Amino acid sequence: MPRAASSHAAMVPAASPWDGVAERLRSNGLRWTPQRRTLVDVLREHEGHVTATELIARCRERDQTTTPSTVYRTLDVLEDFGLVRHGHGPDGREEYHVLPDQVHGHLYCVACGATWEIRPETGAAIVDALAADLGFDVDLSHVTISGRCQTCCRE
Amino acid sequence: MPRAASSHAAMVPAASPWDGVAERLRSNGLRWTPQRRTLVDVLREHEGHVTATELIARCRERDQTTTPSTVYRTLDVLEDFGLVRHGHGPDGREEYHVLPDQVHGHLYCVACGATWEIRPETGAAIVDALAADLGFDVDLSHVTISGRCQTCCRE
DNA sequence: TACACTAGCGCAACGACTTGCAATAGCGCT
DNA sequence: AGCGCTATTGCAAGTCGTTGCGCTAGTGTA
Repeated sequence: MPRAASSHAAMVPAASPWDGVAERLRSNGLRWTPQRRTLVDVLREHEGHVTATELIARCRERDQTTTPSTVYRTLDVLEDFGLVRHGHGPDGREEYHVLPDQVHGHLYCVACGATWEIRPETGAAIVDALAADLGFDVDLSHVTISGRCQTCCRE
Repeated sequence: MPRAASSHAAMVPAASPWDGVAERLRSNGLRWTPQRRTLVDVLREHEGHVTATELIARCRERDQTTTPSTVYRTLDVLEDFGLVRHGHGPDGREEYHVLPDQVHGHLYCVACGATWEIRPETGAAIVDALAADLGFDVDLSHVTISGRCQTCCRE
C-alpha cells in the first residue's frame, strides 16, 4: 500500500516499520541518539533472529565506541515498542527476533544445531493445549524448544 | 538412631535412586569425591526444581570450600546419569530438575512469577503437534514456556 | 538561538556460568 | 599397604548480561 504521506510522496521506498522510529521515540518523551541510530541501522539488515552478542559486534563495526550496556538498554526500549522481541536460546543466551510480524516459537535441534520456526498452526495447537489445561495464556515468542529434528532422528 | 548395623540390614529407609550413585560412578571409571558427596546430599533433600546458584549456596552451607565450577561440573556428570536434568528458566538462568521421574515441561507466569508443571497429557499433545509438523522429537524437559496464568489473565 | 530538564551514555563492578591448566587425590592393581 | 594412572579439583581468567551512578547531550520551549 503506497501510503502517500502527502499528495505527492510516491517515491518512498516501501514504508519500513523502522522509518518512524525516531518520531515514535520522541513523541513518547524518549530520544533519538547516534547510538540508537546505529543499532536500528543494524537491525534493518537483520530481519530474523540475532543474538545480542552479534548485534553488539555489528554495531561496533560501525561505531567502535559501542557499549554493551547501551545496546541492551536500547533493545529493551525497542522491545517496548514491539520492534524486537527477545527470547532465550537453548543455551540460555539472549536471542532477538526482529520485527516479529507474527509471534512464533522456535525449535532447536540438539543434534545438528539448526533452528526452525514453529508454524503458526502448530503454535496455535500448543497455545490451545495449555489454555485448555490450566487456562494459561502462552507467550510463544519467548521460547525455544529443544529436541531432535527429523533428519537427526533417523540417524 | 535405631538403624542397627547388624548382620541383617532390614531397616534401610526405602531405596532412594541416589543410593547407588557412588557405585554407578565408580563402575564407569568415575570417582566418588567428598565434593560430589556434598552435592548429592544436598540434592537428596531437593527433589523438585532448584537453580544452580541455590545448589551452590546449599553446598557451601555444608562445606565452605565449595567451588562453583566443581558444582557445575558435577551436575553435568549427574545429568549424564539421568539423575538431574537442566533447563533454562524464563530469565535464561539454569534450573535443575532433580530426579525427573517423568519428563515434563514448565510454565512460568510473567505476571505473578509462579511456575507450574505441564501435565503429561498436555505435554504429549505438544510433542505430538510438533512431531506431526516437522517430525521434530521434542525434549520437553528443557523448556520453560512463559505467559500469563489463569488468575493473572483475569486481572 | 539560547536554556533548562532529564533521558541516555559510558564506566566500573557485579552475578551467573564456562574453560584451561597445574596440582591433588580417588581407585584398581599388585 | 603401597603405587601409578588419570579423573577431579580449585584457581584464575574470560564471556554474557545487568545495574548504579555521575556526566553528557537530545529536546521542547521561550
